[in-house]
Amino acid sequence: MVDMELEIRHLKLVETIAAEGAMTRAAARLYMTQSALSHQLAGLEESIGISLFRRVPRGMILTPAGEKLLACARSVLPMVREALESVTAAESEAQCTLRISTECYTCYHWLPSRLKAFQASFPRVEVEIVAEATRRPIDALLAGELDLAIVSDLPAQAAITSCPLFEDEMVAILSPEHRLAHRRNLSPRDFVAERLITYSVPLQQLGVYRQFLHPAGVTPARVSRVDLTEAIIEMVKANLGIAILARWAISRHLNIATLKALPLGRRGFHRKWYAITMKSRRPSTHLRAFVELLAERGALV
DNA sequence: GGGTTTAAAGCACCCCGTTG
DNA sequence: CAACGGGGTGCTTTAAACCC
Repeated sequence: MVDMELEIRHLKLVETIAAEGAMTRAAARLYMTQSALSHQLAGLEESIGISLFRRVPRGMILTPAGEKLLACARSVLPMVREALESVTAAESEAQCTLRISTECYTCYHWLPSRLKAFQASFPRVEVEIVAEATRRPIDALLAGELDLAIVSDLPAQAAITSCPLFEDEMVAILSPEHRLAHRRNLSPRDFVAERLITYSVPLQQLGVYRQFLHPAGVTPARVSRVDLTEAIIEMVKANLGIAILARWAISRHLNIATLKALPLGRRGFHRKWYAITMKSRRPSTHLRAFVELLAERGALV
């Protein structure tokens, strides 16, 4: 080590050791081994001929010279970060789009409020809701058309990572006039003679069918397919059949006089939602922040 | 056992002369 | 001129020693 100049990493090193008060913790924060950090510090101290920390039994204490360098680090490092940001901002502008999609249209009822909270922290990130990918979000994700898919059944795919978000409950909704309206809950058998009003996807794609009706050997007598949640609700109100929707999706329609919601089975039918991202692509900070935001909101009512 | 330093060894990189 | 390889350098890690 012939000559050494003061480098940015040295400022970071001083800042981190001072903040942590010990080498080991500082090294962990800087993603290096303690020994390597010790070498760096020793090298710096040796090259300038001044010790920056006093080694004491329980850690590291700044010397007056160290204090001066720390003050310098605190004024320089923010500028360095800012400089780096200003350079990379334009470059990453294109990648500052978050493309997301979900499994069903009704999700878009609660998504906007989450988006609003997200935009408060990341005003420059453009969030694009890829409506075309609804109903096939995983395929779209795999095809690189999405950054994030929000789904309620976990696909067995090696190329993706999932993060559990929250749970919701699927309930049967029916007209108060319906012959089953007085029940506390509905069992799969109750659907044998019924008309099920659902979105226009094959039954096999419906989690409720796969996990609730089908295991009991039940297929509804008739199935009507309607794509608009509002239309489904209107049909139910007119007592044309039973629909199964998320409780949160219909909560604002729940007026005892026009609509009843019954749990499926004794314990109700609960779905887990997951945020799915590609394993191969390192998630950006805003993508991670968005997933965390979704997860921390907890169960939807 | 918590912490740091010291010693030894591996690894990546660069320089530079040689070779075809 | 490009490819190859030896030598040197600096950084990191592991392991052991050391201190309280």
